[in-house]
Amino acid sequence: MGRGKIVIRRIDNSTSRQVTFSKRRNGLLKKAKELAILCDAEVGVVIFSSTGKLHEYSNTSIKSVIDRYHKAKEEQQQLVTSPVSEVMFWQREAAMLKQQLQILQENHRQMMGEDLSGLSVQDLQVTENQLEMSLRNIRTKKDQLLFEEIEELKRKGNIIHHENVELCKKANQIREHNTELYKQVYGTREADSTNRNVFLTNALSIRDDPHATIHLQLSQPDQHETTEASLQSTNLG
Amino acid sequence: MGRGKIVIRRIDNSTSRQVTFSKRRNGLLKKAKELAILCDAEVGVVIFSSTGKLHEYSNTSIKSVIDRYHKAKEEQQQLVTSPVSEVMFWQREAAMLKQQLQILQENHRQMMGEDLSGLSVQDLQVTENQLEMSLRNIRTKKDQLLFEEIEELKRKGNIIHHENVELCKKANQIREHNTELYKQVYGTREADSTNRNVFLTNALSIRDDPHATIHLQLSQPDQHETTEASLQSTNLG
DNA sequence: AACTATTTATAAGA
DNA sequence: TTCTTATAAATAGTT
Repeated sequence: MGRGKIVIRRIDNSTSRQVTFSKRRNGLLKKAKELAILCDAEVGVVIFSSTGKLHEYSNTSIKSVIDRYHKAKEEQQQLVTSPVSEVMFWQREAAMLKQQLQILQENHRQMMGEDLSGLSVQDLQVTENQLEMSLRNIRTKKDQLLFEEIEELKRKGNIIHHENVELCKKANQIREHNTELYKQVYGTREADSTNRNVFLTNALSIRDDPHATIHLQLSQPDQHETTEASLQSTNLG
Repeated sequence: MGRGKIVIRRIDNSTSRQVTFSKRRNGLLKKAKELAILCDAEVGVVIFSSTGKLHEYSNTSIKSVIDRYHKAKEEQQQLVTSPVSEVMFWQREAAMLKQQLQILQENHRQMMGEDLSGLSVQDLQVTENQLEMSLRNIRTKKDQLLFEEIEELKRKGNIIHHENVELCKKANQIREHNTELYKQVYGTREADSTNRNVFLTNALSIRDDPHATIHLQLSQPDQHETTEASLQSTNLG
């Protein structure tokens, strides 16, 4: 795969050997990655260049690969029992958890609508029913949360409104008091003065309902577009 | 580098995943060999297939590579991290897996519409969208399966129909032949006999289309009853 | 580091 | 699994 065919033999020229090493090392690591992803495998690659430099790749970790390697080798060599050491216990624990994880991951993928191959119509129906129930639960919960938010806002609004009413009363009392003081100081002869403070003449008031016009519409009826249209009525003739 | 371009993503179909694994594993090991020879490097490759089977390559030996790897790593970091005993390793491994499992279980419960406490409206919306997409996928797949079943039945039906037509022709030929024989034996004087075998007088026939009246309705439009009615329009006043 | 003519790997199909 | 073949990808030699 190049300008010319080569034989697989040590490259004598040091420079081209290093260049080729760099290119092919990248190629090898890329291939290793792809294999791990495509085929869901655990892969570890360790390379020491001729100059002694270390290069490595693993989709998990080299340590994990090495440990698993040793374990696999042990099993290959001796099927004989070892006493139940603490190591064994944790190994089993990890193996069990890994298995649970895989099952759950598979289930999760199917719930997400991926990897549906190998499922029967009945399986699919079960999953579909689960998803529909989940959707109903989700929507109910969402509506409930929104409703609670609204209730909270209404409550806060009422408190503020009440506070405003109280403030308004107090302010009016002060205004009336001021009017009394004003009269005591100036009498009634300047009652039509344009210079008078508006707060002394205009009683404060607030709207009776601060949010009477707020309307909310929740849970818009969505269209639930599905594949219902397809295959609606299939004539076998 | 094949009949078509592919994206590097886990292959869902188990069979093709295994086939691809086999091919690409061979490719990777070949490349590793070539790199080692061409560039005078020490290479080790360890692969665990998704079924847990071990595959390995090294131009020296995996043990040598691992030893050299450990040595190089020690040099890289002079025992900075903890002296990981084997027990510790598996404890950590188990803890990590347990954590992953919990996260996935939590996610799964939420996907199933359980344990929705602690989720914001936005979280719920995201989950709702995921579920809707999953439902579409599921329904599409189901319809596809049903459609395939129908196609299969139609094909079988056509074959049987065709066989019937052929049988009918043969039977009629035999009937005509028998009529001839009958004439030769009895002449035409008993042509109106009520005793004659019906098979000699009535030609066999079959309906032209054996299943013209079969109709199927797939993917019933469901109601998607939710809580849409509730909270439809909430007046805060 | 790019380029590109070739070789090689491999996806899809039997 | 193995074979075939069209096509994608890697890379040897060159600039």
